Amino acid sequence: MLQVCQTGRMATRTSRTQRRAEALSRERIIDAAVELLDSAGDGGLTFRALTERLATGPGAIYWHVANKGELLEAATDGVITAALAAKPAEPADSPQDQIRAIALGLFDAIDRHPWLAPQLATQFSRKPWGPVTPRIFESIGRKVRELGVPKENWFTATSGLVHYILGAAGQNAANAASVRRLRTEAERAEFVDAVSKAWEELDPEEYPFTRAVADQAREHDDREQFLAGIDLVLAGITAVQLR
Amino acid sequence: MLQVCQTGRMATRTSRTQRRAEALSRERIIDAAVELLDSAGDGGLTFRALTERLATGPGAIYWHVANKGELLEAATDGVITAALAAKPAEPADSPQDQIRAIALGLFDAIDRHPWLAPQLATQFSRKPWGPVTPRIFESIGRKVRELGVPKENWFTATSGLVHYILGAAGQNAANAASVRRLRTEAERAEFVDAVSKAWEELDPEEYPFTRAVADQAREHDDREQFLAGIDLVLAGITAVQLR
DNA sequence: ACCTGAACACCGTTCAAGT
DNA sequence: ACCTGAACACCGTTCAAGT
Repeated sequence: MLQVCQTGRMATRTSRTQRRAEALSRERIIDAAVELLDSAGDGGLTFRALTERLATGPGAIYWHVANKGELLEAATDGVITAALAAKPAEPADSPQDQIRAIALGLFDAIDRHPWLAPQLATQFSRKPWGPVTPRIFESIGRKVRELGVPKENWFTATSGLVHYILGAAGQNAANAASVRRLRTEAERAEFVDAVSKAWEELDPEEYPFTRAVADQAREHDDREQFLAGIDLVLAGITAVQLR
Repeated sequence: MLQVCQTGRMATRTSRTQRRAEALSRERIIDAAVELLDSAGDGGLTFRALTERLATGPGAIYWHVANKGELLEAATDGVITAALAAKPAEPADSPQDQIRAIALGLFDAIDRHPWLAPQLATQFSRKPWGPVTPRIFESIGRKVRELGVPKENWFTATSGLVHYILGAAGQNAANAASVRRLRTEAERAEFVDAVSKAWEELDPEEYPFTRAVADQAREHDDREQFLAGIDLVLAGITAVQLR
């Protein structure tokens, strides 16, 4: 904690006046916010921590950014935009494969930035007119159109995919990130078992299904499982189309 | 704001000592928390507001509840449990219809308590070993089993449904709740158009698909659209099964 | 135009003290 | 065992003042 703050301060302090005249900008602030969120988690983004890292006062930040909500929004938007801009594997791929590629890109982004999961949920439900929702919707929707889905099903098919992707990526990736953070092999194995163990210890009368499925939850590979879900929704889109 | 606090205080103040000796309990605290969240939104749950409404000090609350996180968890769990306990329409219904009924129950719960949406996302991604995740998973999973899905697909099928339900319900219901809160017919119509209008005003070069779909987003009925998505995932489950 | 930093109102949580 | 309420550390935000 202390270490992080000190390094940040030293890194931006080398020469005082000159470097700062051009240093502080909306972009620099957003970058620092993302770094803070990545290293210290959801509660790590603080105006105190931000001012320390950028070697300014809160007033300076408020000159470039309206408030904390806008900052969080901009951080989310930046990371998602970068994730969506990553090149698709092959332009000649089938639309299905391109959808899988976009989905995996979002999966990995949430994996690297676990704070994205609740943030995306908030923005999707509270601010669908913000920049993030249309960006994701558009990139998936284009591929849905290429799939040959009839126009009246575009909206349903696209939001089905988007909801699944964000929901599943959020759940799986946050788990994976927690696992990765653990040091020893033993710690890691312990955590991987934790969820399915907790599920196996549920009341057999109340939770027969969840218990029966607990071993599947343990053995599955996160990415593989995620893609299986994508294929499920894709199959549904095709099936509904044929009716 | 002032109004809310004062009413709350007066309501719990009628007779002072006697009523309180048995009044304060974990359950009463959780109920008060839900009321606060419902009436004042996500930021409305405060230990200050809670103490005022319950006519106690913060220490008394901390005797029954570990911290704010636990309180939020308990509030979420209570509301979700109630939503899942609602009777299914007809026991003779097909598994598909029963899944639709459960899904609509969750949809309506999120509709009545919009703060559930980000809260569920957080609990699904951060605390899948908590009580809420297995509860939802179990009730959907049982019906998936009744659908005749082979065991190796149980996990994929169930999490596909659950992710879609929570994602779509969160988005649609929060919007609907905002709409309902508006007073005049004009205000309401304005809000309903707001999202699709914002989407129609997007850059035609960057957002051709989203723009093309904006009118569908405006005209759709929320519940109908939600059920169409459920059917999409159900169709996928059936289709994958047949392969 | 851009930045400083003290100050404000408010938050979750603790804890010695009471009953 | 259960409750009180003052106190603590910390938060987002403002604003008069500087350059």
